[in-house]
Amino acid sequence: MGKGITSREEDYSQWYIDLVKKADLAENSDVRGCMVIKPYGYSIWESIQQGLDKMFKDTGHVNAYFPLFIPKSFLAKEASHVEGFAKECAIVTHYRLKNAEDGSGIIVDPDAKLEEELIVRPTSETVIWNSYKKWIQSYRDLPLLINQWANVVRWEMRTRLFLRTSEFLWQEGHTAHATRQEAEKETLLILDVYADFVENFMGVPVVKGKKSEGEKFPGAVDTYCIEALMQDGKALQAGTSHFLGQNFAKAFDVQFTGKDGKLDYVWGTSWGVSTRLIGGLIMAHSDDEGLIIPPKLAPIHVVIVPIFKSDEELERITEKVDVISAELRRKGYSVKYDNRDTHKPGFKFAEYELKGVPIRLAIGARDLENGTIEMARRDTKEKKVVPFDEVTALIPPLLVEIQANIYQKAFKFREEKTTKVDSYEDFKKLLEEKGGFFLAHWDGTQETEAAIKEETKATIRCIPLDSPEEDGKCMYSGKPSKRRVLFARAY
RNA sequence: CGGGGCGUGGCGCAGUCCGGUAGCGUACCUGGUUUGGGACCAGGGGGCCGCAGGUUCGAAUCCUGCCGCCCCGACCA
Repeated sequence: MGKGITSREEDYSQWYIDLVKKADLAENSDVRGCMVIKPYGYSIWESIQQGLDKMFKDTGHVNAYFPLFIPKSFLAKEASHVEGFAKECAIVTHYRLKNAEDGSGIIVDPDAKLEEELIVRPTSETVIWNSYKKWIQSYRDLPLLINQWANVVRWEMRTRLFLRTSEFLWQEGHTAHATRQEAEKETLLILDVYADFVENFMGVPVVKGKKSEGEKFPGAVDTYCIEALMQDGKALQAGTSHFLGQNFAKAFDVQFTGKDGKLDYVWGTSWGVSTRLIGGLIMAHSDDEGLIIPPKLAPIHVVIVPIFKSDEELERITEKVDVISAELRRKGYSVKYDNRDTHKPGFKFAEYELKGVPIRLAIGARDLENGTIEMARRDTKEKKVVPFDEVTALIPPLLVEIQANIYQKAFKFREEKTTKVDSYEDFKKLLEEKGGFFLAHWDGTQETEAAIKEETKATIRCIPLDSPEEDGKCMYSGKPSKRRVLFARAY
């Protein structure tokens, strides 16, 4: 086990916190509920942004930016929406500070009260639809396919680094369409983009599905999601895509004239993923030695550690290393040469394992003599000595293999942890003993869903899109059911 | 917001019951020896003990109030 890292077996959530802090991804800020994302962690977020941003652009979306502040009246326009967020909003009430008369410090100037309070956005549907009203007159203005990268604030009672913080970073897409079909298609298109990204970049397999009435986004007609399974058997919602129907168009009076000259409300979607993905990435792959980051998101692909006894030896090693790092960089890989003489090689090995660098090369005097270099992969811990001249050719396919292996491992784990159950007794028993995903029949009522949640803490993660029609009986009520839904305890 | 725990050099902790002016590990700095899986030796710097009152000759320690953090629950991406 890594030094100072709690093992997963001993305490999974402490293990997670240890990794985030020790691998230098993030730390708790002195600002309650907020985190500082450190350079190494932010670099992962930048890779996520780059990957997703390209996919959004490739599917016709463009980026824009809307205000952080939302007038209270905007939020109030869509009833279920306000209700959904009311309990966790930060509110700006004043716009000026002043020195206290008694010299006790700086106070809020009571004379500088805002006429209308501003809400720090918990999400931007309302400000954005307020703009869309001005932008949309005709079917020719549609569709409107806009995304924004932003921060949002939800006043959380209990926070966990990356998984739940009061302020977090995300992207939120907001689109407007002329027809219901088109908006529904967009909702599912984005769901596919998310699933593609999470599986192929993050190496985390997901279940695509639809949320139950009880779990959907306030203000949406339908909420779709991708659900991932963490190593402790709990589910993590990794992304959501909402079909908003005409709810926001009606709330903000966004109408357009169709080809037929008739006036109609616009159809909308919204969708988002957040820095929470980083939490999922950690919990899906990493081990007791530290992070395991898939190559496609790794801030550093290859780290090179020289093993030397003298300056002269280091110079000879550096000369050789410069050749391969230049070549790897030319091919587009991120390479770090750690030639510090203040730490021993063993220390560096442990450090880069902790940080999840996919490939480590080590080269010393022995290798110089033999024309070799040691190549180690983080995911399997496998080490082998290879000819120096071949190493740059070996790395690209190895990175591909590591990416694939990480996914395969997570996929296999999910398969093993996905259980079909037909009785409530089995469900409760296996939920405790085994954890993971459960496919079970449900009568479709909110009452049953709530009762199961109350009794077991497990929720319906989604109604999987690919689940086949199958006659069965609800495991709780015994009423007829047409298909199985996905249950799990969740983050 | 309810229940529990904790605030002491950067980090992790001991000392608090039983008051006497702060210690350990680690990290840090300097010098030397080391370097193929988290080096060693020697020397050195750093803390008004969460904050504010009170008791006392004297408070990290006792009393009162406040603040913050962590864990468990309810709510949530």
